[in-house]
Amino acid sequence: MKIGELAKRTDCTVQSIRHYDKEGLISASARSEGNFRLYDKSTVDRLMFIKHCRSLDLSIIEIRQLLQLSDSPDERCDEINRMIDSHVIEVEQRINDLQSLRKQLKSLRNSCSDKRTVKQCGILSNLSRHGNI
Amino acid sequence: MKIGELAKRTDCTVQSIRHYDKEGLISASARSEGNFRLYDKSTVDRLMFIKHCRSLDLSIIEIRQLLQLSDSPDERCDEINRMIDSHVIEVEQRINDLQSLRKQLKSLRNSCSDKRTVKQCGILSNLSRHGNI
DNA sequence: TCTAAACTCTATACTAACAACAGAGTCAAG
DNA sequence: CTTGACTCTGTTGTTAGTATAGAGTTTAGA
Ligand SMILES: [Zn+2]
Ligand SMILES: [Zn+2]
Ligand SMILES: [Zn+2]
Ligand SMILES: [Zn+2]
Repeated sequence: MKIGELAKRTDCTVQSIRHYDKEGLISASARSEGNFRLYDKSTVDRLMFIKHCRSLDLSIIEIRQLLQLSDSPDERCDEINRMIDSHVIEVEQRINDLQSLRKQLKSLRNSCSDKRTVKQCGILSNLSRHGNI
Repeated sequence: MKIGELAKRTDCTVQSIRHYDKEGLISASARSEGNFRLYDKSTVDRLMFIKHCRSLDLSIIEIRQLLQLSDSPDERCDEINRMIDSHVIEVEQRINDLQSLRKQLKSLRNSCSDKRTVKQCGILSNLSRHGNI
């Protein structure tokens, strides 16, 4: 299977597959005479796994770790569980930051109304609270 | 005032001031004989304005627009109000995305418990729902 | 006046995960 | 044997800086 068919089967772009290849998440089982990457069927699953991880915003580094960990099936899976835990914490931190941001922006927006001039704009005057721009 | 003092007064790094300079958000009123940037007091206010905008996660492009708009004090401020409105929508979209992400991650995490092996890991098996990695 | 420290300059590389090319080579069908 | 579809590597751009390198400038003390 060449890269284009792999892309079709997994609904990834050819570029991102090459990117994952370069990053070591997947690898071609061989190259054709003309140097085309050749993949076997198992790469479809591996790529779907990667896609699933990316949809959860796991970084390529984290995915690489997961793939490495899955190579030791008899080890404890603590590390995997801990990775997801800390990923959840990252996401929650981002949510908190954004919610506080949203609050500030809403209050900023409420400081202006329609039909004012730039000079009277409540938003601009709040943003430049001390001194003129 | 040289760049170092401006940095101290505004609590910005020298590098980011140079960056804003290059991006056209501020500009040195002159250069010294030895080619050092020289700023006047008004730049402190302008830089505080920029800092305030950045703390609200407004992009450099958006800040540039705001600064341009503030040069026409007698125009209507609709565009400013609209910019903040759409920025709020961006932020809300990001919050929604992250909350859905958080949900998925939590449920993924619940599919595994302590003291399992990698082979039994609920997280890994969910991530590779179809076929083995 | 000389020197050393502190400051500043430009230019480059790096961050994340790709996307979008350019320019060249490969392969399949007609 | 040519045309079009496909693929290759390598480079650049995205954001808002941070972190260097290597060179030049300024300032204070000896
Ligand atoms: Zn993470
Ligand atoms: Zn307004
Ligand atoms: Zn915005
Ligand atoms: Zn587990």
